[in-house]
Amino acid sequence: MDVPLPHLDRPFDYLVPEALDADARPGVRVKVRFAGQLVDGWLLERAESSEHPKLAYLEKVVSPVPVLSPEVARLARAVADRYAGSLADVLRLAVPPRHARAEKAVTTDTPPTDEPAPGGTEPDGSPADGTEPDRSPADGTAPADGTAPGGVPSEAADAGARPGGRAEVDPRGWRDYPAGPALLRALTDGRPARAVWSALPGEDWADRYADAVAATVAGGRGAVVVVADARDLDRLDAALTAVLGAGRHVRLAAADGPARRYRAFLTARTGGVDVVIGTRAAMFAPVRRLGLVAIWDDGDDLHAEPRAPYPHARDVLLTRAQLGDIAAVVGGYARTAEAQLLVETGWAREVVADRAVVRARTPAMAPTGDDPQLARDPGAASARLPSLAWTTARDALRADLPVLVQVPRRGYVPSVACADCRAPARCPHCAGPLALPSAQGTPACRWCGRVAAVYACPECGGRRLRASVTGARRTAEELGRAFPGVPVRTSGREEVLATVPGGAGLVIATPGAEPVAEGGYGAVLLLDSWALLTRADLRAGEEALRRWMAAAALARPGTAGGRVVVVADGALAPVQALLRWDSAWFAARELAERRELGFPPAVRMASVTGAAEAVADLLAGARLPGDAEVLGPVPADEGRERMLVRVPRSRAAAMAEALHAAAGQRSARKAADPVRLQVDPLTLF
DNA sequence: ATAATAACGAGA
DNA sequence: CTCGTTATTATC
Repeated sequence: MDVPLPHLDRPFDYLVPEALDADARPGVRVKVRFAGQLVDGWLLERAESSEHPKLAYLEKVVSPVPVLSPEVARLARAVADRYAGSLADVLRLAVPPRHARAEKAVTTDTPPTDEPAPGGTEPDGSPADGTEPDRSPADGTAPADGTAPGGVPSEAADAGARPGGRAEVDPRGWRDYPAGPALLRALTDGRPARAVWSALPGEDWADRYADAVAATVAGGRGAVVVVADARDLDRLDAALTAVLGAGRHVRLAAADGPARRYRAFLTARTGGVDVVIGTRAAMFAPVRRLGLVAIWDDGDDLHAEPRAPYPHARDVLLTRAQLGDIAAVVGGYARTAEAQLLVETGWAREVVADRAVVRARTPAMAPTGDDPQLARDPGAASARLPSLAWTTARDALRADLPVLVQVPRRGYVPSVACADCRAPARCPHCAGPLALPSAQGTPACRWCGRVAAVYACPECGGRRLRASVTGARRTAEELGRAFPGVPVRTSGREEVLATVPGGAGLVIATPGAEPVAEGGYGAVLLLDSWALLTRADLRAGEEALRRWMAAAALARPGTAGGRVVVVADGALAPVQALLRWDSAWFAARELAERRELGFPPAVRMASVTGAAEAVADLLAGARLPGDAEVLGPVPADEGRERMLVRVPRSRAAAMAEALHAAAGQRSARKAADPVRLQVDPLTLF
C-alpha cells in the first residue's frame, strides 16, 4: 500500500477480478480502494486464499509491467526494517515514477523475467537481524570451495582450474593489488567475493571498476555500480563503454530527468542490459542474475539518501549482497570506518597494494608544519600561501606542469576561530561550535543558539575572531596575482571541470570538483586544511583525509616530480595518514575511537527528531531493547529537539523494530506533530 | 479520512 | 439492562 503511515506498513489482501487476472502479476503497480478512497499500491504476490473475511476487489492495474522485481521487493523490505521505515517509503526510492511514453518505448517486446540469482537466495534461516552486512561471515553464506574469509580466494586456492570456455578479463589493471586478480576471477566464477578496495594514488578507479564489471559479465552475471555524483558517473560511463562496448549498460540517475531515468530503469528491468551504473538512485536498480554490487568513494555524503527512511547507498548495496550471494566491492582512495568494520569483522577482505608499490606511486608529500601564521614569502602576493606551498607551486609551473589548489567550499565550514592563535571558537556556555550566520553577523553557538557578543579565546586571550574559510573565488584572485601570467581555472559548485590540459596552469577547486589533469598534476596544494579538521563533526578527520586523498591522487608520483603540500600540522593523525597514504591505518584508529566513544559504526544509533513532547511521546511508547541507551536532548533547528538511541550492533534490528512500531502507534492515533526517525544519521550533532 | 467497534454512563 | 454517546481502532 503506497501510504507512508507506519501502522499500515503491511500487506493487504484483495480479490482479483477476472478481467485483471492476466495483468495482475506480482510486481505491478495497482490501484485499490482503501478506507473509502483510491490509493496506489503494489501487488506483492498472488495467493489462493486469504485469512481476511471480506475482501474488496482490485480496482485497477496501473500498468502490466511488473516493475518491482522479487529481488528488489525483498531488498526494500530489508532496507525498511533496517532503517525503521515503511516499505512504501523505500519503494518510492527504489522504483522511479512511471513515465508512460518511456514505458511504451521500452516494453514493446522483451518481457521481464524473474529468475532468481544463482546461488542461495533464501536468507538461510538467519534471525531477523540476518540482513546485517556486518555480521561475521559465519552466517552460512560464505562459499566453502577453498575460499578465504570474505570470499576473495587466496592465491593458492585460485591457482586451479578455470571453468572452460569463459572469456577472461585482463586482470593486469588489478595486478598492483595482490588480491586483485583473484577478485576478478571470483567475479567471473560467480563467487560472492567481498572486497574493501583502497585505490592507489593515480589509480584510474573507473577503469578498475570497468574491469570488475566486465569480469562479472564474462561470468554471465550482472552488476550495479553506484558513484556519488554526475562527474564520477560520466567517468565510469566512459570507462565501461570502452571495456564493454556501447549498449551493454545503462546509467540511472535522478539528474538525467524522469523520462530517461524511467527508460533506463525499464531497460534494466526487462533484461535489456545486465549492468546499471548511477548515483544513489541506482542502488535499487533491478538487474537480472545480479552478481556484483560496487560503490566508489563510500565516504561521500552524497551517498546518503535525504528522503525517508534515509538509507545509505553503501548499506543498501551490502544488504543486497548479503541477501543474494552477490559479490560486493567498497572502494575509494580513503577508507571509511564503516568499510574498516567490514574488514575487521571478516565480512569483507581488503584489497590493497603492498607498501613498496604505495611508496612508488605516491607523490612526494609534505606538511607545512604547525604554524598557520602563513609565512610571507616575498614572492607570494597572497598572505594565504605558506612559503613551502608557494615554492612547490612555482617549481611545478616552471616545469610546465599544472598545479591543483584545493580550497574548502565557502560556507562549508561556517565556524569561526580565534584570529590570533586559530583555536576554534567555542561557546562559553555549552562548548558548542561558534558560527557566523552571515558575513557580517555576530557569532552564535550552533548548539545552544546563544549569541557570543563578547568573546575571549581560552587559549591566548585574543578577542578577535575570523571566519575559518575563504571561498575558492577569492583564492583564485589571490593566486592569480601570486603567479602572474599563469592561466587560472576554477572548478566548483557552479562549474565543475572534468579535465584540464597538461601544461603549466593553476586549477582552484573545491573538494569533489577537482579536475583530472592530463599526465597528472605537478603539485597539489591543500589549503585551509586546519579548518576542515576543527569542524565540529564526528567525521571531521575522516572527511578531511578523504578529500585530501582524492586531490592528492591526481598528482604525479613522486618519482615523476609530483608533490603535495598540505597546510597542516604533520603530527595530526589524518595528516600522517595522508603522508603515508595509509587510510587503512587511519580507519582502524577511527573505528577504535568510535568503539570507545560508543559511536557508529561501532554501535547502532537512531535519532528521534521533532517537537519535544512528540519525541518524548514516541520514546515512551517504544519497547526498546533492555540495553538501549537514550541520550539527549540535543537542540535541533526550528525549536525541535533531538534524542539519540544507542544500542549494540546485535540489537540493531530490535531497536529499529521498536522505533518503527512506536511510530506506528503514534500514527494510528493520529498524533499530529511529526517525528523524524533516522537510523545511523550521518551527523550526530 | 471514515466506518466499525468497543467502552462508558445515564436512565428505564 | 438498554440505549445513546463517545473514544478507539482498523482500514483488505
